[in-house]
Amino acid sequence: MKIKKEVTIYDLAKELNYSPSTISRALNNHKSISKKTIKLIKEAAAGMGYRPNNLAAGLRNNKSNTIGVLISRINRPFMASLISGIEETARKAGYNVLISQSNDMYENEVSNCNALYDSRITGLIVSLSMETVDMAHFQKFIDQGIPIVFVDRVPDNFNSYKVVIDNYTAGYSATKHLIDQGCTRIAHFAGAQHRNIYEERKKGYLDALRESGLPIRDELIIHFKTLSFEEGNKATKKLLKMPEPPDGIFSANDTAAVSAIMCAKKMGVEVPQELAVIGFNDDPIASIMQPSLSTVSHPASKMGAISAKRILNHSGQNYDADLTEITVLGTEIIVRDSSLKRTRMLRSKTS
Amino acid sequence: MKIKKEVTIYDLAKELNYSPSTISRALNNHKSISKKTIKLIKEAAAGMGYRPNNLAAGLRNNKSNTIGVLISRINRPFMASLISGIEETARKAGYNVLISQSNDMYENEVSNCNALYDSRITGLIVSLSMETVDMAHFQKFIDQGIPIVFVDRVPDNFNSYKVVIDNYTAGYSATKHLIDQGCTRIAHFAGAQHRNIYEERKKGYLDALRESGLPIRDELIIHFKTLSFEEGNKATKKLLKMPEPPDGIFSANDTAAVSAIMCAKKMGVEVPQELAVIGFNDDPIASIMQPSLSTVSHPASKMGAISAKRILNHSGQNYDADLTEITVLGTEIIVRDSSLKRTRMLRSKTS
DNA sequence: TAAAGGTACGCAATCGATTCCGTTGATTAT
DNA sequence: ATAATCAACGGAATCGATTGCGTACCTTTA
Repeated sequence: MKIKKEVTIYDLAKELNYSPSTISRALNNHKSISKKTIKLIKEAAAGMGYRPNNLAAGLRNNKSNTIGVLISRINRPFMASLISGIEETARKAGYNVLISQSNDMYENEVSNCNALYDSRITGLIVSLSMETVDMAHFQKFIDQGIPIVFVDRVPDNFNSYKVVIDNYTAGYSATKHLIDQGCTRIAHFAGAQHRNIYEERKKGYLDALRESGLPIRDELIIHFKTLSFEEGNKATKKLLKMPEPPDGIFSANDTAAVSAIMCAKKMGVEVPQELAVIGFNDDPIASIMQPSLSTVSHPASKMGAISAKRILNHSGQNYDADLTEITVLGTEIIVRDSSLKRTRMLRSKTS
Repeated sequence: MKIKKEVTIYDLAKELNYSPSTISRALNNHKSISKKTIKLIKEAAAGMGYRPNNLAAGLRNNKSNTIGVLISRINRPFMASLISGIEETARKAGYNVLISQSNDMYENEVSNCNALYDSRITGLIVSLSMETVDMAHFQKFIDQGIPIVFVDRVPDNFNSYKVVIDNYTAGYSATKHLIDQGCTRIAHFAGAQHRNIYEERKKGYLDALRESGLPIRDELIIHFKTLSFEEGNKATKKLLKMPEPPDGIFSANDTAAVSAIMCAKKMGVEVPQELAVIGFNDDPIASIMQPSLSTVSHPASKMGAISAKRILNHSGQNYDADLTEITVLGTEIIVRDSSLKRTRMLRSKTS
């Protein structure tokens, strides 16, 4: 297979009897080039199949019009939506998106971080791995003035842009909702407590209980490692076998909540009558399963878009100037069947 | 914020009294550099915080150790898994992954294609948009010897690497399964017929009917545009209101299948007793919903991994040499509750 | 011991786009 | 009429890594 010679600005220069400088300026709409010349050059460029070489431009400018994304896993509904939001916003501004997943391992996060750095990305968007505690691998970006936006799973000992939801309020509201439904023994599926999103959700849970005068029972608070389906299954089985089982569960994610509901069904415990459940994330599954899962909705795609705008804004594009350092987005309690004790008679199509 | 000067191979050269050539060769383990020197240089590089500049290397080599991915949408379970598989494989080989989504629009596909080309990617992995018919925008990659791997939604008028599943057999088997369950009036939710994956699935459906001596009824074959939830809802409603409604549905994706089940429930039609349903993709939702959805499983992540290996292999890495031009992967019929008429009494926990 | 071979490195061009300084000719101001 | 201004463009260095060719020195062989 023969490889066609690529067309460069030098080829254009020779063809049109201009200098490469003029070609470059024309293609970038530089003001010191006449409109006529610009039009001429652009048409010739298109005609000859010229395509800019981002590597060359990037080398010269020491940046690549590329946003790097560093997350735990792509194939999770929240993450996929987040990336989608990032990509859409970046693309509109002419930026590319480099992705990498850590699989929640610190070591991978570090090496991916380096790989993205080596590509001279314009900015970095990060959702921390479960394991990450030390933040040293991010320092080199700061040293180079490369903006970092932490999303969702953010550090609290590192100063940078952050885009988060109000996890405390969300946790509080979710728990309050269960209390309003008449639950008095509410369990909590808590995530890893060194990730502050889970810490905040738990705090909200605790405060809601306190405020309502309900006792806090340690045996009803289960600390998960990954909030997986399997973990949820185990935890639920254990809870429901207790002499005084819980009558409600607030899970820090939907996956574990779903497993709880399915486990309860298997054990003959009726949801929501005997056990009300509310999850977190509003995964697609939540609205489809039976009973449909009450949950807290995350504006994932929007968070991605905002994060991307942060990067673009930082590079002086002033894309959306009224963004603050830390962006806190609101959440929404989505009430579905899995938590509806009180109004059950009115809407339940289950059982 | 002051920006630290980056360390280059020239800085290392000056510091260690070697030439830049030697530094470069040492860092790349070139054989003409002594082990001692390599060790010395690498240690100094690490100590001084040297980080390679991919842009410079890429410019020189005219490629960027980056795999470009061009898909319709990221936040679909299949696509997310596909990307995940690509990323994992690419990362292991030291490659980065650039993503872009077309949102199923031809125009976006073309411009994203150009953007990826401009970044001098090593190879391109594509799942075509619903709209795409003309393939001219891919030609420039071929002209430059840049490999393209089409995945899942592939063209049939363009010669390149392809990674697909056996859609015909899958469609045949899915339909046959419904027939085996005693269905005689089987409807088909068909995807856009200019995308051959949907064409093949339909062919399989038709042949299964023919082979079993069942009549083909055009009114039971619904052609969808996007196989969305809404479309599925409408189609199901229409079907179930027919004087002789179908007793089975083979849907070309899970989303529409789910909508069919939910619509049937609402209309008081029992699944699977009165209407057996089988979908396609094995989305996470399939195993969770009630009744659980029978479906055809796609090895999405594996398809991504294979596609990535194609690219790596093409660049002379000989990563996995026994891959053929077109890779056809098998599928699996996952039988769950939504299609189980015959053995219902034995396993159903529903109703 | 002289020729041959090998080891370990250096020189300088190269990749393509950008940009700081000019320069030229034309127009305007005084 | 002459200086000053300006529009429109060109020259050449620059970004950092790679690599073909060349060279100095050392070892081996006949």
